Amino acid sequence: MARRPPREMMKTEIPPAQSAEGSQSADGSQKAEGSPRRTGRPRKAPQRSELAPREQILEVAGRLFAERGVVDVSMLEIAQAAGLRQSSLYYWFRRKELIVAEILQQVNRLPLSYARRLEASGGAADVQLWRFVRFDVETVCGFPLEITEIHRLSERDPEAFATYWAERRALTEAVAAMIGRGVGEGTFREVDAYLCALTVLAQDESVQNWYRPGGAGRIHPLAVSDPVALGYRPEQIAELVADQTVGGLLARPSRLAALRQMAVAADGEG
Amino acid sequence: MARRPPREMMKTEIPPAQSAEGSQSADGSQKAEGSPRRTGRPRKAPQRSELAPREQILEVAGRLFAERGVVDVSMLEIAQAAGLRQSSLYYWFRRKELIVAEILQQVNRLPLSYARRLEASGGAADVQLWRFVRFDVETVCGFPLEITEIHRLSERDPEAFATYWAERRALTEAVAAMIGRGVGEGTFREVDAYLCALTVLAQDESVQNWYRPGGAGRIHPLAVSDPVALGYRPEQIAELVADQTVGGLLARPSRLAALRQMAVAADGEG
DNA sequence: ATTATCTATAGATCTATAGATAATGC
DNA sequence: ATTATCTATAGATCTATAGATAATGC
Repeated sequence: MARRPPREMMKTEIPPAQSAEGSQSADGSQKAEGSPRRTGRPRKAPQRSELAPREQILEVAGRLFAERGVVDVSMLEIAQAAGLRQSSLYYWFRRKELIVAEILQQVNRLPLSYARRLEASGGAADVQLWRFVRFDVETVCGFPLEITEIHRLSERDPEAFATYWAERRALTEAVAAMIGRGVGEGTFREVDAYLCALTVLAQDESVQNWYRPGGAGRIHPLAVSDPVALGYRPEQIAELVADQTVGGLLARPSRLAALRQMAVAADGEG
Repeated sequence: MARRPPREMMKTEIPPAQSAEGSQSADGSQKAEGSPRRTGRPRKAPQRSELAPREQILEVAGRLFAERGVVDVSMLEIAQAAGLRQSSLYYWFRRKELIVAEILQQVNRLPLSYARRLEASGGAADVQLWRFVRFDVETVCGFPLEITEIHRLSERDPEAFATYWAERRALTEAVAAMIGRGVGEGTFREVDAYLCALTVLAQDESVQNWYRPGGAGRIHPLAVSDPVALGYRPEQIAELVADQTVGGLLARPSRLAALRQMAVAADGEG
């Protein structure tokens, strides 16, 4: 399935804003605006959703991607699920990658802003890392896209995913800083902070390979057939991974229990 | 890209043996047999490889898959790279999944047989796990297919990958047994052995997400742009992950240094 | 006039088969 | 006769554009 260059270089028509930012209200809320007056030719299929078309497309695309993976979902299917004809979808998104890239925004931004908040709030590096890993695993578990598939996709369309990689690098550096601080404080073993940050983030994502909360959609055959994995809630998995990750870094592992308590206690405040 | 059922149910023609086992000599070597007498209509493209057609296809397919991912490589490209016309490829493999499944055999078998050898040779569970993780990471790093892509692929064609999943389950259970033993011996924390085995294997595989030895082909943008990650050799990465994994499980982390020494010493014997 | 849809369609692939053919093996 | 190729081709998609059209907004 090699890419094929577009037949014509560019449409003259002006596309709608390709970013969701513009359509969100100032407080970042999801645009409640009752029944939005709709201009334009009416759809053939009855409008079921209250969402604006753009948001609706992102929502159904996310659901389809979660169920079957990005490469397996065609623009036709997304259009149909959104109640549009195939070509109408191109009015909103010229390529599938642009849909993916937009959904993808959250997956780095949430953990990154959490990491920044942790940094600002102070406290021991090991406690911070434990909290971060737990948060990151929960975020990834609840995310509709499989991160490793994105990584593969993004190689074919670096431009569409440039923002993703920039944010991803910022996240890696934030985690590396946290680990470096722990090494400085003497709670962590002497490790290469940046390299270690790569492994930490990769491990958080790798949870997607064997655990999907809810049980709907695509599930790893091992997890499916095994009640053990399915019996856990995302929070438990997240804490397990946090224990494992931070535990592997501690200079004195006996600290794990105390550190865990401090992390849980800190939840109440921040 | 939804699957499409074959137009006709079955060809009457008898396909060649669909397993590579038969074509290997008893000692498992790669079939040296000088210049194999070839029957059949000659190829248009000159024969470059000395390998039997089947092995040649597997070899070039592996290389292409490693460079661009399985979904992005078409049967046409594999055929061309092997010096065949597209349709001739179907004489050897009726579907791409069957090529993938065959390449895939090694990835579980090597670590599984290593785990069995460790088990037979005896020794402390924590030392065994450290050696296992190192071996597994090295295997995965050198492997042409990205495991997570396989997991996604296998959901669409469970039949073709049934063997893979059976072996994968056996591997998980072997690792779980090792971890369970460590818990019993008191060297590991009280963890759920099976769940922990899932995370251990997932983490080994997740190394593929940020590290590819050799630098050729597809590389994670973070690793590419960062000399830190590229400066390491696979063995170093493997030991780093082993430290991290086993370190996270130890009841007394101070044991890590001693355990590491024992593991390295054991290499000389086994 | 603007906006958001629709219908129609040209390419571009890719898959998987049928059937012919050119070697070797016996 | 058997084997391993070849040529040719029918479907099956999927992408991305052009151009028409049916609403609202002013």
